[in-house]
Amino acid sequence: MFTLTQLTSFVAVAEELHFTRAAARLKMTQPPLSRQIQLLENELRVQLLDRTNRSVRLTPAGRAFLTEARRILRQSEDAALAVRQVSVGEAGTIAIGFTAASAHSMLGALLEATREAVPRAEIVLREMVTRDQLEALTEHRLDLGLGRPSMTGPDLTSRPAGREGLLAALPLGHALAERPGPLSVADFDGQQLLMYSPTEARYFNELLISIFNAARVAPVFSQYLSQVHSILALVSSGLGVALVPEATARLRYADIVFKPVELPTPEPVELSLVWRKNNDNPVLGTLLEHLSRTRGES
Amino acid sequence: MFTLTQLTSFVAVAEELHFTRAAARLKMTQPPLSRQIQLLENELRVQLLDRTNRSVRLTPAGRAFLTEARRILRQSEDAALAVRQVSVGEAGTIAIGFTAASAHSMLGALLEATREAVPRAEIVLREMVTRDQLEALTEHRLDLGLGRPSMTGPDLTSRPAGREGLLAALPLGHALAERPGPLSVADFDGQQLLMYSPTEARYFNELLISIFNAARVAPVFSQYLSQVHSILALVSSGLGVALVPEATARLRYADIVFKPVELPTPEPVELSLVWRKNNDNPVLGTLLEHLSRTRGES
DNA sequence: CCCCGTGATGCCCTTCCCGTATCAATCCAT
DNA sequence: ATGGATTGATACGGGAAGGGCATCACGGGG
Repeated sequence: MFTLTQLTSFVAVAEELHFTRAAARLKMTQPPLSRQIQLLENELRVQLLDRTNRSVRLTPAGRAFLTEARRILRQSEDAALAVRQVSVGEAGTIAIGFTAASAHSMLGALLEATREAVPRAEIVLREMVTRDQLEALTEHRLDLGLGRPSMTGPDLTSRPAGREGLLAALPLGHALAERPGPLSVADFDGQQLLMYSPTEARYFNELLISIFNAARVAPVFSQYLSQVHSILALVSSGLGVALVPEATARLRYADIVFKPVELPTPEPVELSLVWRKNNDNPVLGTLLEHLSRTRGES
Repeated sequence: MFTLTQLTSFVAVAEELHFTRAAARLKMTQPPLSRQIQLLENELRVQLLDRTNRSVRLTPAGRAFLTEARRILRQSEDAALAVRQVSVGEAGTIAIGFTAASAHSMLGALLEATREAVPRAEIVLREMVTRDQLEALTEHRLDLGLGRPSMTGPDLTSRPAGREGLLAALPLGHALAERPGPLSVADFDGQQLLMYSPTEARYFNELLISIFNAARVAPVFSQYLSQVHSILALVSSGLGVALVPEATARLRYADIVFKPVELPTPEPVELSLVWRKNNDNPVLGTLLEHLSRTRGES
């Protein structure tokens, strides 16, 4: 295979049509330049230049190869520049995981921030529950996770990404739905409550349990579910009441009434960003820096 | 700038994710391969591979660069193949000059033959009078000319490309136009004849003069013109009669009647192909070979 | 705890490549 | 016509680059 040096040599000679001048342009002397061209021609087994002692002219093959040579050289330079951009986080790819619930609250803002911080980055989104996000993070399949706070492994770092409130989701016609004014935790005593799975949706499970324990209130946990969607579907069918993150109320389910609930903590649901301590994706670095900067301002 | 060797080294390592195996694939030992990667990384000032003693992994920058590296290598191979095709005349560009008149007779067949002989060649067509074609040929601006036979310089070769007849072009209502049957050369005696320029259209000028001299006939040369188009335009305006190549009769001018003329030589108008003896365009070589082969068959 | 696997490093030698000097061919001018 | 100038090719010497061998450093597994 020919070398890039041979290509630059050839392009210089083809443009100058003069070995000595081309050599000067390449900051070398004429003899090695002649040899570079010879090597290239031998390598290709094609004569690229017709040269006599008085004139240098491109052959048709040389003319064709000149175009190719220029393209290869340009692409090489572009590749060098592009890879440097990627390495400093000005371009590249970032894989972001998110939970279904977070999609309704924080994800939009996060994507906007990403596009602001790294306009030329390609964003790959993957929906997965928080637990899977952590696994994907350690296995380098994800650069950033947006999910519920949880045990972060030793290699992972996290930071809060925002909080939101809980709303009661009540079937149309339910006694609590008819009553005016906000609900209290005590109102859930004895109610059929659609509960989050202690494994798949551990964060919400523990959150609700702690709320009810603190208020010494005991709903009936009729079903354990992992997805907010499923819970709302059952509420809509009248199978019970539920507590869901505020943002999901935007979903406008049929036959569901959302009502505020008075809680000891007004916005008890947390979202957090998780990433590897040992971050090897510069795009992530740029994004995190941007986030802390803009957060600092507001 | 990095070298192509470094790119192939990097691609091999990136695909194997294992230096020793990659080295084996490249038919070299592991140490120099390690150094090639180091050189590439230093050159780019970017870390492409995360390597510990137990694992090799691409960094995001490395992933981005892998794509670029593969493309550059593929293009280099393609360029080598393409230039070889051009050099043996299987592809490339051929510049063909033609006279306006020849466009109506032989040019179509010539183009068809070119496409048959070298399907992948790009054909550049330039209309110019024969004299300009010869100049363009010696200056390498043209590979092949299709025009009237003429003095070919010492560097040029030519061969006949076909012959055709002459037709009388007569204004509608002209005495000769009304008369039934073919004309004879003698009929032109004393006629206002639109004549070809002795410089710009020397071939036709000399052809007609020799025909009239041989028949001892003397028309009146009212105008000297270089283009058949111009002559026909004047005939159409009733300014005289003319003798034009058969093929141009296809042009269907308004108010012109074409009639055959009895000549000593039935098809006195010759066309010829001209090219440089010292032909440096392989496409032309392939085309000429194809022409003599098919001509040989027919 | 030792051994195996793997990438990095040190060292040597070959090869490649540049620069200087020179040659060969051609054009131009006297 | 002949000599000088121009220009690409060639010869040769020295230094740098690059590959192979031996070895080191480090981490994982039996």
